[in-house]
Amino acid sequence: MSQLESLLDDDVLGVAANLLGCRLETEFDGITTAVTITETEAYAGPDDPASHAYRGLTDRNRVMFGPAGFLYVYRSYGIHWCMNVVVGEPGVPHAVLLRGGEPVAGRAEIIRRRGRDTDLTNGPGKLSQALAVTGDDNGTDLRLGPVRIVAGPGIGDRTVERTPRIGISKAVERPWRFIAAG
DNA sequence: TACAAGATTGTCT
DNA sequence: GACAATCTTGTAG
Repeated sequence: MSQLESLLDDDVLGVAANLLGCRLETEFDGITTAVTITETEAYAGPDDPASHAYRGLTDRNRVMFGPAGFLYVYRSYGIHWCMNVVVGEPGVPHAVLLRGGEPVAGRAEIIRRRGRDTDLTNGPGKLSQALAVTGDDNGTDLRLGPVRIVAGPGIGDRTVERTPRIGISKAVERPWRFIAAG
């Protein structure tokens, strides 16, 4: 089993916690950018009214119904792109939303893409823009790239906080948001 | 066929 | 702190 498959071999809440501290990297036009994941949210498909997959399969969320280890990208408010890691067996549309990270490679390129040098990757839409991820990358195999997730370097001694989820209107009471403190 | 709502962000006051 | 930008889905007629 690969490193990534080991990380994904858990329930959706466990995977959301496992992904903290992992390296998320993209390579486009020979330029590599990468962040350490520090913030995730779990979405449990059919059991979760806040999930896009709650009402069943559509053209948009098709990837979530596939096998784990693929990238699900969706458009938010018609403007931004948000990245999810597909979790669970084929037909079980669980996913982990990647909300934030810390730049660890290609910082200059990230600043160029974002057009600013503050608040680079502290939100799902910002994270996608910083790594140049768009709907074209929907369905990417995260083991092969150009969007990849690899284990480590981890979050060191930082503690993991669980808080209610943000920016949604349903099932907001579920503490399924995971943050590496600091 | 039409319309309201949404897992957001940037800008202006 | 409030609001605009912009598009896909779901639901109603």
